[in-house]
Amino acid sequence: MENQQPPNSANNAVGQPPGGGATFQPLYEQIKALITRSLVVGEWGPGELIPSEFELARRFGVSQGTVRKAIDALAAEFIVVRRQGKGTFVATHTAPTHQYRFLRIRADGADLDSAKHHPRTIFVGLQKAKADSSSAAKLALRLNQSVWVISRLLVFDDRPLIFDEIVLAQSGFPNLSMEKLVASRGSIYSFLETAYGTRMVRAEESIKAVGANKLAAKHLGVPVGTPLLSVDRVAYSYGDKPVEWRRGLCLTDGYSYYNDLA
Amino acid sequence: MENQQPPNSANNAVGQPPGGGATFQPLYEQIKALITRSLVVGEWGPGELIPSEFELARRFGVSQGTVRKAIDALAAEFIVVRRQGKGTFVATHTAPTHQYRFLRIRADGADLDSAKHHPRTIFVGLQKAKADSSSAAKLALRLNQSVWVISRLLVFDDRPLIFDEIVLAQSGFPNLSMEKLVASRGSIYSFLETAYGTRMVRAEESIKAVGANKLAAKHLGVPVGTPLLSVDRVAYSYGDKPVEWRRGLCLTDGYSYYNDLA
DNA sequence: GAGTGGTCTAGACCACACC
DNA sequence: GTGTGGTCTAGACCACTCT
Repeated sequence: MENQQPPNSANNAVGQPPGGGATFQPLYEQIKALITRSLVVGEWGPGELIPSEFELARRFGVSQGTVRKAIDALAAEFIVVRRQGKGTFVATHTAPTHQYRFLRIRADGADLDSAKHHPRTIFVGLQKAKADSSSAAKLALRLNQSVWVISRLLVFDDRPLIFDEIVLAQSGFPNLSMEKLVASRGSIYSFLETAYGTRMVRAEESIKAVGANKLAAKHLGVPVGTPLLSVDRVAYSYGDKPVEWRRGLCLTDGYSYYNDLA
Repeated sequence: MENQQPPNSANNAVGQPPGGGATFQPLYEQIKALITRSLVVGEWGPGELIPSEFELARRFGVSQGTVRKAIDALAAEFIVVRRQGKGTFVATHTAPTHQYRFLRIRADGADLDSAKHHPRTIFVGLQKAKADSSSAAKLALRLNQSVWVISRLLVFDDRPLIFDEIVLAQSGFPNLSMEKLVASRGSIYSFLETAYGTRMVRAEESIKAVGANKLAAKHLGVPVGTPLLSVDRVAYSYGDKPVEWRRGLCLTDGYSYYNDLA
C-alpha cells in the first residue's frame, strides 16, 4: 500500500494528538464533538442516515475504531441510533417507540416494555406570555422575553391524568398556533422536531407531592387538595441548550412514575 | 515470539467463538458473565481489586481488548470501578460518595454534585413478619416466608423527611438486630455489604402522590393528609436477584426527587 | 521503573440488510 | 455480492499511581 501514514501522524483533521496539549482530550472526544457540531448545524436531520464509519474516518483522518468509539458514545446518549447492516441514523422522537421516550408514567400493572398504550393529547390553550424569573432562569432567557405557554391534558384510557403547562421561547418557535398543535397528533417533541428541526436529547426532572389547585382539579376531575405529582422538567437540545420547561400535575390513581436506578 | 496462537484458536477457555453457536453471543458477553460469576461467588468482595486486564485475558484465553470490553460493560453498570494506574475494583456502597447512590432526594437549591449533605438515620423499629402476597411477589419469596421489616426515619438538616419501611428476607440476613443497625451508622446498603456481603447493583422505583397516613404523619410531624411522595423500591443484587423491597413516604417541602432522563 | 488502565491504529472476519 | 455495523486480535504508545 502506498502513502501509508504512521499512527498519529500530523495530517490530522482534528486537534492535538494525545499528549500534545496541555489539557488532554482523547481523539474520540474530539471526533464526537465534530459529529455533534454537524448535528447542531443540521448537516444531517433527525431520522437521516449519517456517513459510514469508514467515510467519517477518512474525513477526519483517523482510524475507523476511533470514529466507532465516538459514535458509541453518541449512541449511548440516544443521539444517534445504530442499525447493523444499514448504517447509523440521527435519533428521532417521531418513531412510535420513541415518541414518549421521556414519559415515565405507566399503568400500575403494566409490563414496562409491552402494553405501554400511549396517551391521547387534548390541547387546552396556547398563550403568549413574558418570561418570569423562574422560566427565564431555567431556559436561559432574559426576563420578560416572549414565550409560549401551552396547556394540555394527557388522557390515559379515557381518564385525564396529567395537566401540563409547557413553556417555550417564542424566538425559537415562531408562528406556533393552536391549529398546528392540534394537527400534529402526537407528542410535542415529535412536532418540534418535524416543524422546527429541534430535537430534545435529554431532560432533568424534579418531583414533588402537592395538593391539586383549582385549575388542575377542574381539568383532572378531582377535588381541590387531592395529592398529585408535580413533575418539573427542563429539556435540552444538542449542546445542553435548555429549550423547554414544563410542569406536569399528575394523578397517580392506578398509575405510577417509574424510574430505574443504576 | 514462540507459541503464538492464531486468532480465535481452539484453546479458548470460554464457549463458542463468534458464529460457532446457534444463538450467537459475543465473546465479551461471555467474559462479562464469567467475571460476574466470580463476583457472585465472592472471589473478589466489595471494594477489592480484581486481576488486571492482561491477567484476566490470560486466564480466559482471549485478548486484552475483549476483556476490556467486558469490564467496560460492568463499569457502565457501576458493578466495578476503574482507576487508572491502580486497577479495577469491585464497586461498593461504603465510600462516602456512593453511600446514598440510589437516594434521589435533594434540597431544592442544591447543586446536584456538590453540597449533597447526607441525611442522618434514626431507626424506629425492627420486626419479624411473614411475607404477604405483595412482598412475596416483589422479592420472589413464598407466601408467609419470614421477613424483617425495618422502620426508619431519614433526617435532612434536622428535619425528618422520609419514613421508610424496608422488607428483607430473614433467610438472607440472619441475626439482624436493632443494635447492629444502630451501630452501622450509615446507609443500609453499606451495612448489608459489610455484614452479609450482599451488594445492590440496581433498583426500580415507582412513585405515587399520597396523603400522609397517621403513622407517617406522626413521624414526619405533619397533619394527616399532607401530600407525600410514596416511593416504592425493589433493589436487586448480582444476577438480577431481588433482595429488598421498601416503601418510603417523603415530605417534599424544600426538597425534591431528582431524575435525569436520557 | 514497573504496572495498570486509556487511547489509537490496522487488519481480519462475522452478522445483517439490500440489491 | 456489496456495504454497513459488530467482534476480535495484536501491538504500540500515553497517562496515571506507587515504589
